[in-house]
Amino acid sequence: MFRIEPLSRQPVYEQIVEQTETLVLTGSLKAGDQMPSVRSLAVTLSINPNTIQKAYIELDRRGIIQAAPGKGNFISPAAYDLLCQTKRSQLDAFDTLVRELLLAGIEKEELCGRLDTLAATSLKGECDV
Amino acid sequence: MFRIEPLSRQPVYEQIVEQTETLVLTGSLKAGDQMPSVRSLAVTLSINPNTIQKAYIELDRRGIIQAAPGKGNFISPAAYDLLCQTKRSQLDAFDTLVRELLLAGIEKEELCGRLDTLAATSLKGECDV
Amino acid sequence: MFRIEPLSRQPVYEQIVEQTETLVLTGSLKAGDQMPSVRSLAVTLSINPNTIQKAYIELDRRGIIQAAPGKGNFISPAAYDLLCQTKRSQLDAFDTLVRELLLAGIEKEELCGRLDTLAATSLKGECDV
Amino acid sequence: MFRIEPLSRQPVYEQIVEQTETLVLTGSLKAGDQMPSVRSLAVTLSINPNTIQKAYIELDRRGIIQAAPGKGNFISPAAYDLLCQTKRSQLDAFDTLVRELLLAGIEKEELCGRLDTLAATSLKGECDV
DNA sequence: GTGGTCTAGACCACT
DNA sequence: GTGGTCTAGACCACG
Repeated sequence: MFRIEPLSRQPVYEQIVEQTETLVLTGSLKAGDQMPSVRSLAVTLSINPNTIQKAYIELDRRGIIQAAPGKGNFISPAAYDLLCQTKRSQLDAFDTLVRELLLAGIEKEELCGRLDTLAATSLKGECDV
Repeated sequence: MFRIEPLSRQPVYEQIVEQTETLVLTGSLKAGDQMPSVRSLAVTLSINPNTIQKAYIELDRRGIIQAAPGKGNFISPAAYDLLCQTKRSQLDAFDTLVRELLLAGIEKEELCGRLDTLAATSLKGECDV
Repeated sequence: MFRIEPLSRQPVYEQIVEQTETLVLTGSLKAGDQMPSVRSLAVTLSINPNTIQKAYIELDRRGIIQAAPGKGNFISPAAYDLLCQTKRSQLDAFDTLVRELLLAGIEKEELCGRLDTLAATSLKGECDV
Repeated sequence: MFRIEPLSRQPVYEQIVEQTETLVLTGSLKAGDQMPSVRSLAVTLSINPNTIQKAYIELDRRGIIQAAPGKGNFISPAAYDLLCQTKRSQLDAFDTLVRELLLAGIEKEELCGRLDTLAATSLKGECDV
């Protein structure tokens, strides 16, 4: 379910947060789904429970999951919509990145080409429906 | 010349490095130009000289500037080309970002539109040549 | 009769205790009234019977209800008076809250206004008597 | 500066958060002021540094302080305004509490009286100016 | 067994 | 010396 790289510069707890968000965006995790318990996930990933806990607290803070003490952590009903909104605000990041790439002499056409490829790949499943 | 945010999460020395690189890419700094001295820049920005020094060392390590002991630090002849190559490796970041945005339900068309706008804006000067 | 939010930070059994007390204060539950049986309430609210039991034990401890083994749980004769006394001790909470609100720049007049409105609303039924 | 009660039901880190906010509201801490370092405060209060850290993270999340790694934690420029806004949303809590107190038979007049007293006390300094 | 909190002690990047 | 992160292990309230 998760793939952690302990040696990465990115904190482990952040990796868990991001991957959880991606799982929600891809539909692998849906509203109401129960997350693995803090302890079980700690064992599975060979990570300290506190690190998992920190990731879950952050996810809760963002409204992605809801903690029910004594029961577990569950994907929030609004999780998917929240992420869509949040990601929308990342269009700024897109602009900044593109501007830099263009300044570095990368052709607009190349970026468009990549965009087409990615769109085709990402939406394959969606189109079949 | 530089705009430093001391409270930012990004280390001050990294801000200097990045902004210098951007200045090179935009053409504000050209091969042979002299960088401000460590001490003068430290005074100007109200920053510890060690921090400036660390930034210059990093820029030197990357081949963006060259230190001429006793004279100063100068933009390397190959600076612009080096940066173009480096930025090329950021195409991975572009792919990742685009993939996330598409997952978040943002239309391919919108991204293409933005790309066009940015390209038109960024290349205005270039077209005159 | 009860509205339980399982995902709330407040323990379920505490929610039952508080809502029972409120029902007594509003007059919905009067001395001698029989409470729902542990098992029936557990089914109705889709909650573990142990949780209901814990709530009833707490209510009994506070003197709000009295258990009649084999018969059921009944609102104690002194329930209403007890609650009035208890709530009196919440005047401290009132003081603390008001102090904070004033510090936050909220006008005394606004608080007085709200107080008047609430008094008018809450006591409507009482005046008819 | 802080008064911690380790045996309280309220987590230690929350006590620190709340007391910091109060200090901002009362004007004891102003924008730009430096908070005690994580370690020094830990020693002063005989508390584990991680607990202080957790409190500071929460304060940072709320926008009350800003962390500058390697430098310290500083009161955010917007801290005071943020708290005023936040506290404003606590008017709901005021309404709820007052409603309960009225239900418990406490006279409106008594609450008004207390309100007057508190207002006189809190604003003493302000009036002198 | 679950999450929430705390302690003790460690390493790292940064100033 | 500062904050940021992580580990190891403990206790509590809750269901």
